[in-house]
Amino acid sequence: MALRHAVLAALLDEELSGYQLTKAFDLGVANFWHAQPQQLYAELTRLEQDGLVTGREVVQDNRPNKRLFRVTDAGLAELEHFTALAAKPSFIRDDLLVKVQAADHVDTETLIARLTERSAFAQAKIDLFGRLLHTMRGDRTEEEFLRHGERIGPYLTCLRGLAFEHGNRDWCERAAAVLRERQGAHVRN
Amino acid sequence: MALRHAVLAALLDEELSGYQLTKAFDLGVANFWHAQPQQLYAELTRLEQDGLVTGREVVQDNRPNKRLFRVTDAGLAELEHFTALAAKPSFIRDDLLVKVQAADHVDTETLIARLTERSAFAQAKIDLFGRLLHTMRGDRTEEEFLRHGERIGPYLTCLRGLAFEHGNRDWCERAAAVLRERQGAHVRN
DNA sequence: GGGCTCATGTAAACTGTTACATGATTAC
DNA sequence: GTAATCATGTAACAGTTTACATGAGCCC
Repeated sequence: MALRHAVLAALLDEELSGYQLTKAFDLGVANFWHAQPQQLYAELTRLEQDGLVTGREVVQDNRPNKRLFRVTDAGLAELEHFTALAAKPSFIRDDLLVKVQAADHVDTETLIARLTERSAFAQAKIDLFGRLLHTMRGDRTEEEFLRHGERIGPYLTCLRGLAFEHGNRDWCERAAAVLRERQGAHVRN
Repeated sequence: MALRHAVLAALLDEELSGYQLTKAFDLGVANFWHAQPQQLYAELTRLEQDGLVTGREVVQDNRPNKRLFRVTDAGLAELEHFTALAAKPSFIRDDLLVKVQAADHVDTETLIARLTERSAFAQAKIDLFGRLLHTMRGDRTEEEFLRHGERIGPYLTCLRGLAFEHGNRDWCERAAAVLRERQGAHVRN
């Protein structure tokens, strides 16, 4: 049931609408959890029923009205309780790894194409996370910000996301290089 | 539907029983996919019905009989087809990141405890993956093995697993150190 | 005798994804 | 006018986890 806690954690800093949440949990942006819009709208409804968040209607001209949600004291207590539980170990579950596991049994060109795509995607996220981190720390150095900044949670999770995408990119490049070299060697034989 | 392809990829190297597969897909060992035993037994049944694997009964003394499965030509074709599809981007979905996102709103001691646990878990996997890699390459160097080894898929995925756990450990240590220092600074004020 | 490993499953509950639906405004 | 963005949902389906069930042999 971490989705509900992820939503609570996302609402700690600011009031957000369901729609704004979907942006934060989007694949392209998410640095600590990913979820579909439909999950988020449903979860917000449940969270409000359970009294862990409260919503208030904001009437807008030119745009549809929206409901902004914030975490209640009960919600904060729930998060505190969740944090005390042992975290489940996380694991990689990745299409691309399945494909690479089958290397030597599937077409090498195709595999290299997949690795190249992923590498580019990872690079895009590296750039994005770099910008995000810069925005959060402003003109302070990272050390300085982490020592004295008032809100470091999102910064720390973003650092993890950055390292993860670095790992992705470097591994994709390495694997593609290995496959290319073997292919070359084979052709020359 | 990557689970079925993960199972096919796992069966490429050797005939395995459902039980042996559950060991390979176990959290403690898995380096390219994770799944519950119940998923694997169900998937094997479906794969056999679809003709992508074949099972043969092995009668054992002292132990219950088992069924060993291997990939058919149709299964190999299915894997080839799967590899040609664009891989879905993978994302982190991790309890611990949710907890860290909420840092500054939840108890720091508790959070440090979670980070320390995860770090130890990651270290255990680092050790395990190191041993696994050594077993696969034998007395060859990594470069040598990746250039000329006959089966490099599992080696490459294991390298990814290793890098992932390195990332986990280093980040946990970093985050815990940051939180400890801030806590110290706060206490001294 | 109690707990662990081998070996395989069924069933229910929960979580996540995909498709469909609506409707106004803004940018090209 | 066509597509994108804002804004929120329902419903069906697919995938994952947890609980329950069975039974023999092995080790202490």
